[in-house]
Amino acid sequence: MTGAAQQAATTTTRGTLLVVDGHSLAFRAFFALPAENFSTKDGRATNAVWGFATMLSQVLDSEKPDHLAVAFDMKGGTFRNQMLPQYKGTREAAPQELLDQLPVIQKMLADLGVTYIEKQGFEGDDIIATLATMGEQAGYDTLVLSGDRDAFQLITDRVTVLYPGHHFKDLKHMTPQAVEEKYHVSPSQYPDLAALRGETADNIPGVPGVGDGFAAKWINQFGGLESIIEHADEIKGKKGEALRESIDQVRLNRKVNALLRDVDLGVDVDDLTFGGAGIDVDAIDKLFTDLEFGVRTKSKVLKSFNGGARPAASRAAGADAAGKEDDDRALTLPALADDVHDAARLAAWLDALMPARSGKPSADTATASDTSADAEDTVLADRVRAAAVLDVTGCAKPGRARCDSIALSAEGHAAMFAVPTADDGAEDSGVKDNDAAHHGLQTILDRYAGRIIVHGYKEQLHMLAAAGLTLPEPLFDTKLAGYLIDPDFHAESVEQAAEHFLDIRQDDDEEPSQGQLDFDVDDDGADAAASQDAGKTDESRELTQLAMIRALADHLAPALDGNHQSKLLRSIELPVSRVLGGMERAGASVDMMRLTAMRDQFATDAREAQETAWRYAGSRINLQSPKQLQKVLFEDMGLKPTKKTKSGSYTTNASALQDLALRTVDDERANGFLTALLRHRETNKLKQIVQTLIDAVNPQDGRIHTTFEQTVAATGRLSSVDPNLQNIPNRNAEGREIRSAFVPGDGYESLLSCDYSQVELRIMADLSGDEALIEAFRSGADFHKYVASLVYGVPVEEITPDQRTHVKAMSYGLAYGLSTYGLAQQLKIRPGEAEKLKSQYFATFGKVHDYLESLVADARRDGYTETMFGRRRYFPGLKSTNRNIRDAAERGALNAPIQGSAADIMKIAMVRAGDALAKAGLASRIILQIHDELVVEVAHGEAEQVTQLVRDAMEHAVDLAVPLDVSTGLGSDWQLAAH
DNA sequence: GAACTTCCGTT
DNA sequence: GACGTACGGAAGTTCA
Repeated sequence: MTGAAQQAATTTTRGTLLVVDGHSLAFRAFFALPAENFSTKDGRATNAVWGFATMLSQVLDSEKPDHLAVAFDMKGGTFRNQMLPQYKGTREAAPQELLDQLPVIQKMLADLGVTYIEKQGFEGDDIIATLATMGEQAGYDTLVLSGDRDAFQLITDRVTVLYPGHHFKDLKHMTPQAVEEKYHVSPSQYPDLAALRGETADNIPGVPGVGDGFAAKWINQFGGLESIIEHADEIKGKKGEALRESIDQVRLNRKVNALLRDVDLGVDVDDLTFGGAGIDVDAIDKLFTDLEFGVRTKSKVLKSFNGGARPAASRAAGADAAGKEDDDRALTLPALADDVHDAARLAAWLDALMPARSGKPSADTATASDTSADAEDTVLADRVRAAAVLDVTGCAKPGRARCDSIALSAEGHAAMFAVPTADDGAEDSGVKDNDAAHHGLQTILDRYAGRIIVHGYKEQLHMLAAAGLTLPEPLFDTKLAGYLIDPDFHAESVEQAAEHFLDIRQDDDEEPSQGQLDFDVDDDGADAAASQDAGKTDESRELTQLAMIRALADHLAPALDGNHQSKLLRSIELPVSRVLGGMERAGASVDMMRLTAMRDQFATDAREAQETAWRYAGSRINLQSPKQLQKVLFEDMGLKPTKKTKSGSYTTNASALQDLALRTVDDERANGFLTALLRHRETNKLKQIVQTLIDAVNPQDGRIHTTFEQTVAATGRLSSVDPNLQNIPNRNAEGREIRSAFVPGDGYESLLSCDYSQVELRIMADLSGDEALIEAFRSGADFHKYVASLVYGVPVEEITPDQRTHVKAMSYGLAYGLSTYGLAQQLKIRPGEAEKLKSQYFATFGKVHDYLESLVADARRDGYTETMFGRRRYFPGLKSTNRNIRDAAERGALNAPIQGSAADIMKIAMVRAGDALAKAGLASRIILQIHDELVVEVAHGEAEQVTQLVRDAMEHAVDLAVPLDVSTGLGSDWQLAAH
């Protein structure tokens, strides 16, 4: 939540000015961080400096100001002390340890190119007030970072105070509304309120017994401090008496807390830039080294202060077309109708709002079967506008799904009802009513499916299924659509999606999910505003949810149309959601006995390896602690200056350990330790994998129900979580054994595994149009041997195993942007040889080379890559001046369209296979997808037919210049089904 | 306790 | 000076 963004909506601005109360921040840092943990070896405390730097970094990151100034108090009194001798008595008593750090903070700011200001005779607060006033007048949105509430008097529509809460992180954006809400007075009246109440932090007494509440009441009653004093006699009771006795004090308070706004600072707001070229990197380097700050601190701080270069986030690509004013509209909540709490009325209600369309009657369950693709392409936005929003709440976890409530909105009206907790026991008295309601709801879902918008079809499907309902394919899914528009953005909630795509933000107080209410650290007591969220009803939350989905749909549908991605949504993503839902609900059956036996075996192996390692090491170190390993290996054993490193320390990863082992063949102890360590790593990992599987088994049905994430992988692939069933070991025999625990469940006889051979290479052959590569695939020969014979110019029969391996690695490396260095490393050959292999390869397949280059070139031109089916991925990194970032982006741009096209094809195949199995009335079902492999649980007697259908579905998912080759295997467990 | 790091499993 | 994509997840360590 950036206050800047909030304000940018209404008025034009010259930018954002951040004014920081230096003392306030330093104080906070000092007292928040224990000095013991933050001091140099020679005993200087650095906690305030460190905290100041990181806290300010955080604010820069979240608020992204483009101008910055820090104000400090100066030693020696101000006019305030003369008026009020005890003024800020508590602050003057700042510990020396903190005072010593202030000059260091100032030096740091100077090195970071930040203007800091202090002026004899004035407080930081006056400087801040002056700067804020100047900023506002110069047309800046101004943010004041201060823990001093006196700053609240500065707040206007264009001046926001960032006020730290309990944790510094949750800064409150104090706007006029926020002040009003919390104190019930306007910002300009706040000093009156503070004068009455006093300020214990500053050692300023107020009217005894009077807090914010009474102060506000009086101010609102009489208009302001002066008229309160005028009418002091009218105030009855103890408080009135106290007031009358404190009038002098209060007057004085008011004089003292008024901030000066016209101090002559001798600066121009426009000059208050920071960071960038103004950073003296060497000086910072020196300073941070002296303070013994880590590299992480340094890079974080430098990055934040480097500001400026912030790529305008790849906001919805269709935004240009949509027009800006549309984006900043406020959320309009639908009105909740309260007389549609049964299915019949709901049907009538919907019918009134959304009359059945002429021409196309109810049978409009429009899915992929809609062949008028082009027509649909341009028209989706219109259809979305006329559709209803459905939102089901509950739990969507497959295997544990639950349905709590169902809400619908259409044409600005909403209806919502709670689903009675399903008595999963047998019958009960209400069955008949439930049946009727159930039937009515299903009828509505069936009838309106093609005109319904949801956020997360698959999740909605699971929840409705728990209530015995089936949701046919909806018209639109804002979660999937958002993913297609910006696949690199991960929204975890509708709120986040709305914030990202629409610049719509809910009230600041209603932070999405994170239930933690943040209480301010007010010295003086309880405020009434504590239970804001508690007051929110489920209904109002749900109305907001519906409105956000509505707004998202209205924004995303035209954006998809504009990108020509509507078909991708309607004929790939939405249908595959349904298939995935089925897979998740089905789950994978496992042999528990087998799993536990394996777990125990791996545990024994790991323990043995651990004992051995401990014996060699001479101490019982934690073998899973990289830190302890580093110590043992590189210090105690004094051995081996390891070559690999990442972020400072020496790596202890497997390949490094293997290297070390090779180089220590003469050193019995080191070698023995390394070997045992590697063995422990291996077996312990396997144990852990098996244990995770055991823990994931649903006791209800003895099956593992993973969740396939459809909107996570930026390339278009699926991912699998909770547990991840896409990374079950397969590379070596020992690990692969785990697959034998995946078995057909009751009523099924075998597992079928079907996988695409070299899909990515085939896609490259098709997209590049390289005749040689196309021919290699069409020939049907051993592909890698064939290619090797072309590359090396020798007959196929003379190709050595080494040659085949090398060419194979080269082929696969292509799509990853593999460097010759990497290739050499992988094949353990000299870089020169790798270089030669690469040039020979490209000489043989020239068009492949051209194609790969064109991918990057196009991405650089367009800003994004596209798969065969129009799935996009944006690569802002291609324009980075940072080599590493740019190189990584180039590899991504190379890989994304290829990996993504493969993902598209597999998704199409899954829909085809799922439909084919259903259409044939078979009980067999797809249960897993591992990127290029499908696992099918085959029912009795269906093996042959299922194999046929799935193979066909996969082979003919798309028509390429080369055949799609699918290999299949059948077996009584997953391992045996491998081929 | 959250957030980050390191390591490692898959395609 | 780094050097193959895309992920999920466990365990240790550090932060606040």
